Amino acid sequence: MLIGNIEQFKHLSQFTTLKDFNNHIEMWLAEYKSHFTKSELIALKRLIRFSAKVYGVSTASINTILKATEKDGVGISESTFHRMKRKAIKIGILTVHYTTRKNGSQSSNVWVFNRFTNDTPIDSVQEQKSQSNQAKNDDVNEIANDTPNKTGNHIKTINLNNKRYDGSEAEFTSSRVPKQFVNLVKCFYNKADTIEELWKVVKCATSKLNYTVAEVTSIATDCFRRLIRLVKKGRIKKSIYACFWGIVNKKLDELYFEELYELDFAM
DNA sequence: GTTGATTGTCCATCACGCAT
DNA sequence: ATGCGTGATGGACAATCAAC
Repeated sequence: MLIGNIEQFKHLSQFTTLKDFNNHIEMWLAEYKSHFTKSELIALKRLIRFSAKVYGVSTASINTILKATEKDGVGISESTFHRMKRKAIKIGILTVHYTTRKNGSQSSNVWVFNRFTNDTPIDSVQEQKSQSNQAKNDDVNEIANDTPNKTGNHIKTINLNNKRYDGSEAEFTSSRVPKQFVNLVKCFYNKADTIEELWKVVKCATSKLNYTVAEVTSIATDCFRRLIRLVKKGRIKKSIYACFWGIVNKKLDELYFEELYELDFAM
């Protein structure tokens, strides 16, 4: 299969229709347009146009995209494209799957647009630094292997910590997380890793305390409701996890003082 | 005119194939 | 053996532009 054959990467698409893709792009831009400069937006929009055939996926090389912007009469430099790419990855709009040929040399990227979510973990999406490091990465997700392209090369993609696109919907949440907590959280955050991360906060905060699983679950759900109230008020500026950590610890303090008070009262 | 943000150019690097 | 091509990465630095 040709490396440029976009059909090969159809399974990476997270959108059902072009309209669906456009809607999510609109939402991303409405939220994060201000993070990009004028030229960066040109680069992003050109890449979006290249991602229409397979909704939200493109295999266009950077050079192709740059040439296309030139044809549009608004040429931008490669550096600007890279700056846009870094920002888009950091925000979570975009995931880049790097491809290599069978011989190990680098080939063009596969650009995958993500669905819009409110819990975009700005700091959690890390960009891969170098191709040489990728080769050492154990998390190699081979696709279309043994499918030579026109030059006789094989291609494989290397998954760069891609937690956004790995099918991690709520139903894939670890069984260690109580169903009651999953059912509540998934109404707001439908990603398994988000749910597990929130549960990890609770487990960490209560690890040295003698609470039963039922009690911890009750604390977790209560704290999560507080978290959502803050989210809706727009009071969370940075990370929901940091905020959740604060809420859980505050709740544990309250419980501790309640117990102390009850003990005092009983004496 | 100064300042800060934005943009573009240039360079080094990777890991291989291929031509000389 | 050497140099070039491919398609990517990132950083330094200079030029340009807009706001004050």
